[in-house]
Amino acid sequence: MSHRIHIADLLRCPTPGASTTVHGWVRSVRVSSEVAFIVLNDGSNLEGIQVVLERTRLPDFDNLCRITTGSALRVTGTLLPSPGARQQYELQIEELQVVGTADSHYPLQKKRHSLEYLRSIAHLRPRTNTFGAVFRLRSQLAQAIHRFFAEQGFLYVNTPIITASDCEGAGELFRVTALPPNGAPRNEGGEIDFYQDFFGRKTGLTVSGQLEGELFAQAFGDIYTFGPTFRAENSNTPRHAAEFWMIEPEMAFADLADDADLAAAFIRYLCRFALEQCSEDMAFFDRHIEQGLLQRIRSVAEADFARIEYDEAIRHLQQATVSFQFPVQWGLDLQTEHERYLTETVVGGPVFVLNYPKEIKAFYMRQNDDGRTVAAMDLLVPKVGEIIGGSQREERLERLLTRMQEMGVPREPLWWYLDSRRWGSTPHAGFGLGFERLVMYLSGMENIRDVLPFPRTPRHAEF
RNA sequence: UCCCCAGUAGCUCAGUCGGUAGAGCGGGUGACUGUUAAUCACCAUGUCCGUGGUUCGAGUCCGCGCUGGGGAGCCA
Repeated sequence: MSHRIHIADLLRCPTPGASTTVHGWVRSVRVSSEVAFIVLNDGSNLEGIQVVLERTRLPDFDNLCRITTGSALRVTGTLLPSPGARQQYELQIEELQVVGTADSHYPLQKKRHSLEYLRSIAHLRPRTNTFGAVFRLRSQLAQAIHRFFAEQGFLYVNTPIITASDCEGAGELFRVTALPPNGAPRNEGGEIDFYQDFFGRKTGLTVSGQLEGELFAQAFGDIYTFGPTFRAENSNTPRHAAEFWMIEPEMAFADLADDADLAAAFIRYLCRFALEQCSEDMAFFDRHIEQGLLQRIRSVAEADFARIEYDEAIRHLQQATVSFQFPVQWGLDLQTEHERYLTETVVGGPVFVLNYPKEIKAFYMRQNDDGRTVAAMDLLVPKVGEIIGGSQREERLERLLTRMQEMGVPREPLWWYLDSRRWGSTPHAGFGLGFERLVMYLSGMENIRDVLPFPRTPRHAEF
């Protein structure tokens, strides 16, 4: 297999006059009597490369001009400065081979399609400008996330995808079973007997890697997970999917302030990374997906991240001159409209809201001395509201047990989690970030189904 | 799961008061000496989502269903 040159690399380090071979798919064909232009794209960049066919150089010119949108080509030619205005270089063709043809039924036309239509042809949409940009950004961001944590000395841990703990309260589990759908063995009470199932117990797909992540933090100090996560909720919104990817760092010997420091550094790093390393695609998003995107991301990359207490946030909202659809009252959770008001109007930039009422937060969050709040934090950013949610964890065994009892969380299935508080427990903290929501935030795409390669949502698992 | 909106050509959509459907793009054919979603001319587009009903007559009105979108809840 010969080494294939990516078009992006070719254009990044051009050698004018050199003979070059590239491979890719036809985006556009423009034919005149003496010259024809084919825009070839191999996914490595947005623009692709313009290849030029001249009648005088190609005996087969008329036949080659019949090449259609969508065909796969292998072309050899000379890289030359382009006389055209829209590209610096172009490829003057000497040899052209059609690797795979595409007939006129090829669903992607040389025109703008709706995102809804492209969703129905998810197997072909990566060949469009928009989805090319989305999935290049997604790939680059995934690698940047690993680089960020690697630079900070974090250990990457793969927490289990199949789990037996369904008591995390984070949503409905998908069941994992090897029992036959009909005629599953029953126990004396008539219920399905999971003791006879593959794992000898009731299992499901993970809804969060946090609890296991905490265990690794108690051995390696700083860790993160980055993996698939599943929720069987019947949510039909632009922000929910049944299968998504989540990033969950966890730090031992750390408190809520350390947690916020990490989250701020993380978001700033990723904003800067996208602007600097994905500039062509980001400029495309700014032009075609969300006008003002670059300015929005730049301002976050350069911002000081403000910190306010939940109490303070409630007071701001109660004094607001605008009217909200949902009530504002101490003890109630913040709705998206409240979050956006805080970050967009009150602060005018990213803001952490700290220390929420314990009643609206999870059992594992550290109880504050005031007896009514826990050390939780949400990072709010303009346009979307909450983008990161985290907390300092309750490291004191007795306090944790009391809270679990109050909230009706059974302790027996979590014996291993509780053990981490029994021996060498440390103050520790972490947060969770939905990867797709990050990609949406940085690209301006407004539907989670358009930043997942093959989205899984209620009634949709076709591709 | 609840509320709202939509479904007409390959795609995006128009279709008036109920009288058997139209545009742009795309496709085909031809023209054009360098195009940039090329341009110009000509040609062909159809289970009007499905189903039941009202009516002399339904793309149009009504019921049910399916699909898509938006909002809510849940959350990442």
